[in-house]
Amino acid sequence: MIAERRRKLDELRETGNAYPNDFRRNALADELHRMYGTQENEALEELDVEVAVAGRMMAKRVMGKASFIKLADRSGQMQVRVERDRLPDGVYADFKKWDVGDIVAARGKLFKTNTGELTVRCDELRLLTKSLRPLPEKFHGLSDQEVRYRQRYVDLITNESSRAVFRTRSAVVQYIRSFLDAQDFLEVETPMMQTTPGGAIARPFTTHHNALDMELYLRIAPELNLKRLIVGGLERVYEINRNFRNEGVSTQHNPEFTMLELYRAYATYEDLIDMVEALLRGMSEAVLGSTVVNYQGEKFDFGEKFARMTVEETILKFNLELDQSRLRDRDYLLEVCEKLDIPVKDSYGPGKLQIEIFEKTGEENLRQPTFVTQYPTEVSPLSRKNDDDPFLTDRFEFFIAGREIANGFSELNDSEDQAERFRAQVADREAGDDEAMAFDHDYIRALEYGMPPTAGIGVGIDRLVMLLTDSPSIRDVLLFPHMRPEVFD
RNA sequence: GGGGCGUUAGCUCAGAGGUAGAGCAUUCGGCUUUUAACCGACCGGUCGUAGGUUCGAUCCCUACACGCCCCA
Repeated sequence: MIAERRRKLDELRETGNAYPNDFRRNALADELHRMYGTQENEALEELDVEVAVAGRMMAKRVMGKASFIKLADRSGQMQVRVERDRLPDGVYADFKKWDVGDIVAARGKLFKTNTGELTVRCDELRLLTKSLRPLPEKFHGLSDQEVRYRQRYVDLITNESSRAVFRTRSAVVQYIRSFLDAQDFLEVETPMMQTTPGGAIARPFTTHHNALDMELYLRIAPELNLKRLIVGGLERVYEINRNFRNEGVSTQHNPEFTMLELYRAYATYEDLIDMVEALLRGMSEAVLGSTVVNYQGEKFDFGEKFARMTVEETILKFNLELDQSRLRDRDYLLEVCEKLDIPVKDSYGPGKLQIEIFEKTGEENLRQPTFVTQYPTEVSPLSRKNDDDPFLTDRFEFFIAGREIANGFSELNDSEDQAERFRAQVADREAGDDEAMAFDHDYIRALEYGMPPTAGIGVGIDRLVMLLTDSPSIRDVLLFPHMRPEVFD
């Protein structure tokens, strides 16, 4: 079939420029439907509107000496009526050889068909680009997941729902920018390649700089750099960009993913909880036109106040038999982990054990929007300790549909405490935990200049977009999700 | 890493231990208001790959590859 179309392309090459680029479009389908869609045919003929449209030919219905075709542009589709006797000699005969999938341009007057569809009756018809490969079947479209991900261009040609997902994604990011810009935040870009990966607990990707002959890491988070900017006095900064984590691939995880990280001086984690709530409420209204989000059969109302509970409250809620008074007792927690079939390491203290229990029994049950607060210091090496209870930090994570969407805290700005936390991380690393953080000397030096009291947060953009587009897999919201390399033979 | 499901024409999918099927698309013919246009004819395949069982395997078995889902 491709050979057949190559033959047609060869004919085009022989008769002139097979890839012309001198046609000027002056209208999009959607704007024509909006402006003229409600007019009666008689009024339209009276108005005598000539338009030049172009796009991919998605349907071709030939009826002898006249045809209807559908042209798809970025806004939508426009029907064109092609009549042999309105076109110069030979054009209609050529047109009959064109294929669905070709890029076609038409110029003519608007009218309405008997069934009331706005249509261009064309006086000029041109083939702008020959398509050599056939499109998927017109009714079912492209449904093979693998091809949808690997050949996203075909998916986008065929599936309006896929195009809609990426328009929504763009709207989400745009909304975040306008929301933060309105609050005088500065958008910044910090390095993707770092000599010391930090700011999160994860395995990094390694790369090599030839000229300097040194190892570099793709960042796992921008956190430490952004807080350096707070030290520098920028006070309100954010970055929307990629992080890279060398971990498994799943419906929730892609090796590179997009995070919003923001830092706000003179704020606490509670201020950011309020901010996240306002951000999500405004976002769903702006993007979906409603505060109600339907996700995979569940309903979430962003118009209602989100629930708040502490880590320990969450553990107790989903493990009713546990002894409230022994939740920080390491031996007791070890017993509980054993019962729950949670693998543990000798290095785990009560804080880490709590989090293991929380993740095993609590996380997936957090369906409705919930802020979980008061994370153990042991698992929060960059968070400020709670003033009254040093076992805990002033930290929260935001959950919805059983998934973590955001993680924020009042920042640790005591350089000596931070140095101590780094040392604990280094000890973990030496004990074999290759996700533990390295000691970042420059970051300590920055804190020694004085970082104002600050709160910061990271929001997973991909998961947010999944939620707002009702997508079951992170791959549905990434234009080019990570795949094993394809074998061409 | 473990488990389940899948891989058949360009696309969407049937199918059975004995010559490989449909619709759409392609090709040819017809048709000047179609809407998954319609009518007629033709064309289209290493049944994911490699082994094994069998007189015979695309079908049964094993391994592998790739994908999707679930679990860790």
